[in-house]
Amino acid sequence: MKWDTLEEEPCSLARTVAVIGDRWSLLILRECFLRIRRFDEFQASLGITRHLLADRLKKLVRFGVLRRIPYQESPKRYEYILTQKGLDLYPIIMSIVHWGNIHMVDSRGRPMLHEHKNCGKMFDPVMVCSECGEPLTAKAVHVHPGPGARQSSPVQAKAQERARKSFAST
Amino acid sequence: MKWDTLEEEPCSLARTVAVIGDRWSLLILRECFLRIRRFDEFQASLGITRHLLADRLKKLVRFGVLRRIPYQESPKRYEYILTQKGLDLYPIIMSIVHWGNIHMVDSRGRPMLHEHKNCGKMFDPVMVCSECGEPLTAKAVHVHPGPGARQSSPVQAKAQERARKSFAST
DNA sequence: CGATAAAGTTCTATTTTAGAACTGTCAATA
DNA sequence: TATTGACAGTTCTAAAATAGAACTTTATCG
Repeated sequence: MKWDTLEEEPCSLARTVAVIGDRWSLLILRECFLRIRRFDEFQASLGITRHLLADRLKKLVRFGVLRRIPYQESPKRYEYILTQKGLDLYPIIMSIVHWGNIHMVDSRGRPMLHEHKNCGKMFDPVMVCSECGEPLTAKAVHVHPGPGARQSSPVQAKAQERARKSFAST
Repeated sequence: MKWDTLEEEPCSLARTVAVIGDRWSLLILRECFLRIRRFDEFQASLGITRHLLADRLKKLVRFGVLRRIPYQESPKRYEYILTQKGLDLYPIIMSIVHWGNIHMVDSRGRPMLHEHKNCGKMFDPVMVCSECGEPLTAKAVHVHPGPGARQSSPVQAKAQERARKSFAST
């Protein structure tokens, strides 16, 4: 695959993977949500090489997820702040953290707890349907091609056919 | 960083990134949720090299996200099915798709639409607080160290200090 | 003046990935 | 019987990405 054109794929997941789908970007964004903002802070707290950090920050700025803002003149220094587009990544981060909390914790328990300021309680994130408010599961969702779709590939059609015939299922 | 020990980091996000944080794994999982199950189907629909596909499938099986199940004898052939642990990745996939729907669509519109079978309507996923049911935003959440935490790094303490003093904020 | 800080850039060695061909087993076809 | 094809990988080499460390630039501090 051509990673440089992934963002043009007719798939919202692939397009998002173009932005956050490498090993470092999500960790960088985690730091952003923990109020890390400066080059050397990212470098020290993540242990990423300076070369890659410079590269990934540039990419995130290019995609409009971070903004590079001067915080002092002479010498000019910059920090990296989440844009609204970046803040909107929060549900992705939270759902990833939540899956890790459920499936990847060791005997010591969760590394972090989250408090909801609105209600004052420790919480877990729950994904619900915007229309009826019920929690979402994979099996309760049916996928339709949208206006930006291309026709489904022969491979997927074949798999769908097999799935229709078979009673065995996940 | 040592990617082979990422799953031991005291951070649920890092541990999850160890499972799904490379360029291919999320795309492979997308196909799983679209009922793709067999080696050649993955290969044909993704254009991934066979070498990497074999490698990633092995990794996902090792982490318990997929199960490798024989679907015929002589010659023995296998297919890859999502486990419950894998099905639990659905909120991650959906939140990624949703972000792409909002921020990465072109003029043609969304490539896919999702129907909730329970209520019969096209929906968007919404992430809410498990305790009060209100939608979650980054600013309304406060983070606490949990039982599995290590003491916060000096870099993060410094950034938090700066954040406390500063009025400028995202 | 020398030391330190921030935000990168440059360099080489190592690792990962891409792209294509190859392997082994069996079933179906000519 | 010989041939073809499907499936699920493995092996190979060239190209690209990454790690780890040193270096650069501008400016302040003691």
